[in-house]
Amino acid sequence: MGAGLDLPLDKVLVGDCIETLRALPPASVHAIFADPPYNLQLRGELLRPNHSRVDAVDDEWDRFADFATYDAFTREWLTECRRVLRKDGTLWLIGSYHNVFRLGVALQDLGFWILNDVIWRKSNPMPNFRGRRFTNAHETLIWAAHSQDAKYRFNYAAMKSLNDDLQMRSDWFIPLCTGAERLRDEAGRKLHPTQKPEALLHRVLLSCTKPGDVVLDPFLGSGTTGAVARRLGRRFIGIERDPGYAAAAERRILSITPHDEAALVGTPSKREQKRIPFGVLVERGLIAPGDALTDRHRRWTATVQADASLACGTARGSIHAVGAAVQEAPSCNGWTFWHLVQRDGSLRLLDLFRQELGGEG
Amino acid sequence: MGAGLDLPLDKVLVGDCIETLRALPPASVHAIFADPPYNLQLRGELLRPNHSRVDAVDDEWDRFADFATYDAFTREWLTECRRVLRKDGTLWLIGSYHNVFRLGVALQDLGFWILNDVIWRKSNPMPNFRGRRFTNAHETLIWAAHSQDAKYRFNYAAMKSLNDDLQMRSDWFIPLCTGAERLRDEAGRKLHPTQKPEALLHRVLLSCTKPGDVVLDPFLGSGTTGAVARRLGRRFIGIERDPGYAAAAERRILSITPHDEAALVGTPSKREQKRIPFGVLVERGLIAPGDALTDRHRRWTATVQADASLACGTARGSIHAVGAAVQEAPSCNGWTFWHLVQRDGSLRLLDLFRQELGGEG
DNA sequence: AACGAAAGTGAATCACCGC
DNA sequence: TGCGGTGATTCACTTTCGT
Repeated sequence: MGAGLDLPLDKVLVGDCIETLRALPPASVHAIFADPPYNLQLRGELLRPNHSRVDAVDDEWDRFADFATYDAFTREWLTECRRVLRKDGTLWLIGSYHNVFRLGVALQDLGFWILNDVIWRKSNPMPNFRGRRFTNAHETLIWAAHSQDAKYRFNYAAMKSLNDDLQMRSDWFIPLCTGAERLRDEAGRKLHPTQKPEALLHRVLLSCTKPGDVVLDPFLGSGTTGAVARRLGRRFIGIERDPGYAAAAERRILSITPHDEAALVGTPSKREQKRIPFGVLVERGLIAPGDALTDRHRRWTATVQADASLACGTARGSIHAVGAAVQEAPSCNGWTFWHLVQRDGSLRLLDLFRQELGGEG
Repeated sequence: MGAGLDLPLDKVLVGDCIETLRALPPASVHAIFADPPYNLQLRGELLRPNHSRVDAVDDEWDRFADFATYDAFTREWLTECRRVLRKDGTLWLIGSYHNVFRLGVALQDLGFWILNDVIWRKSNPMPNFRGRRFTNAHETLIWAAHSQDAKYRFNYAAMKSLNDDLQMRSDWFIPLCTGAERLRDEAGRKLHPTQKPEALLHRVLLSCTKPGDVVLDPFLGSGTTGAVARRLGRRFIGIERDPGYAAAAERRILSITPHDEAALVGTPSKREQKRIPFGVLVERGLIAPGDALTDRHRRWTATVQADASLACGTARGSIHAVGAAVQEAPSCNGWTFWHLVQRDGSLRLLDLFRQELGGEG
């Protein structure tokens, strides 16, 4: 589909997040990253859904009003995010213990399906000065799909590759945004109080989008999401209420040089690779009818037929079906089970023949 | 005050958690640790790559009709906990992304004051077998005071001493409960599906109680809370609905020999060794996608991808895998094989970048 | 007895395409 | 839409088995 025809791509939209979201077309973005305000002191700016002002009576009522107002605000912008998100898209939230529980419940109540919570472990957190609590050394991200049965993209191989060929875990160790990466004004003061590190967004966007996808950030702030999206060859839409932040973010993002396209290909997952039927190996003569296949331990031997089926004892069928039959297993990946017995008696995994052909395009 | 005069101390009370809590006097316990059902909402069975079945938590006690039912249950037992908790006491909850957001919101709505969320990082979590999500490698604890202005106990010095004289952080690295610590029946099957490690409770109880304090666990299960409380010289009250679990927990707790009061030494939790994946260098910008790597003799050149994999001819994979492939060697240490080709054409060994980052550990 | 290989296991919301 | 076939997918640690 012609995603993006009506979308204000690669721009920072200055305005109220909910109103601006309402102007975007439905099911139009592949991923959303949201770092909403969580300082409940901002409640003065928040209104009830009916736009009445919150009127504090006593402590008990005040506390309830605070959370209720925050919850109403959260559900309003999350509802719009869900409308704008494609059915196969995913959404990320980040928060601390002050607000992240409210965010998670709102997500679940609105029909999002949580896929993971992810812990950003800070290598250099601020110490606890008064010694009255544990050092608050992490923030929590929530990753969610549009709904329970929605398909979604998870670049498993890319994440595994980022982590030295081990599955990426749900706890990420990443430093705070400091030093040259931190935006500052002329006086050297930090421009934005909660600028997120680019390394965090690098991992987020690499995990769930592909080049060309559209990434939305409804609370753009200093623009980290846009900067990393641009560097990784993704399109973005940023929404920011504060004109000063919006201008700084736009300057920052435009100064980014995207990576070479060739460097963005990364590790294709096996699911995405072109499917090569076993028959092609026989047609091309890499495997000949009559050749013997065996498993790693040479426990079973099968003979290749001219139609690329296998024969092993009385079992007949595909490399997968016969592999499953001899092992008495419910299923089997024949590609990684069977080996060709070569002329010199050594074994070569079928999957290696397939990889050779895959290189042809 | 004469805490404990009316309390059923150092016993396991068999019964419904809410009813049993209602029979306890108000403001009578110093700390509560609660490990409620997680409401996992599992569908169908999950097979490992070797076709064996994952032994999931599908017990009746973990099934709820919907979130509203779970929320109502949660608020009911938390309300009783708050009544039973002393004004200067604190409460710990543990959960996963399935339920922990509901727990946190219930806490806040009932007037508890969250002090920290704490991440239990598992050293040996179960992998994600289908490659569809991040490895779920942690659980979340919430630590809360009775109310916003309540005094509470935090044994700052003890926690600091447990952590090599650095402030204890909010992320804890502790192994699963396995091996000899795991309770088993005669057939060798685990007695309880979710037995928590004693190291976790050791840290929890040491952080917020003193010897002689009363610790309550409304979902005692296998009895870890009672066992650690007894070993640390704390009194306890356990509530457990299942008579089988309750009996096993009581046996377990009675078999514990309390520590000498003098010998309340630190947790022997294994220290985490530093392991820096190559991907971290890419995320942090020390190596950029598109950069060229070469070996010492400049025989082979590879290009870095955004996911930190290498591309060299048709070979793709980790720095180790591609290093091995080009040399046609069975293995290769990519850190000491590949060099970055720097702007001026000179080479810099990857391992030197890693050593720079290593200091952060 | 010692050593190495193989099997077992842990709170899990764990495919997808084509007909 | 439902069904069937293809084929993708695991880390750290403990225990047991075999030589």
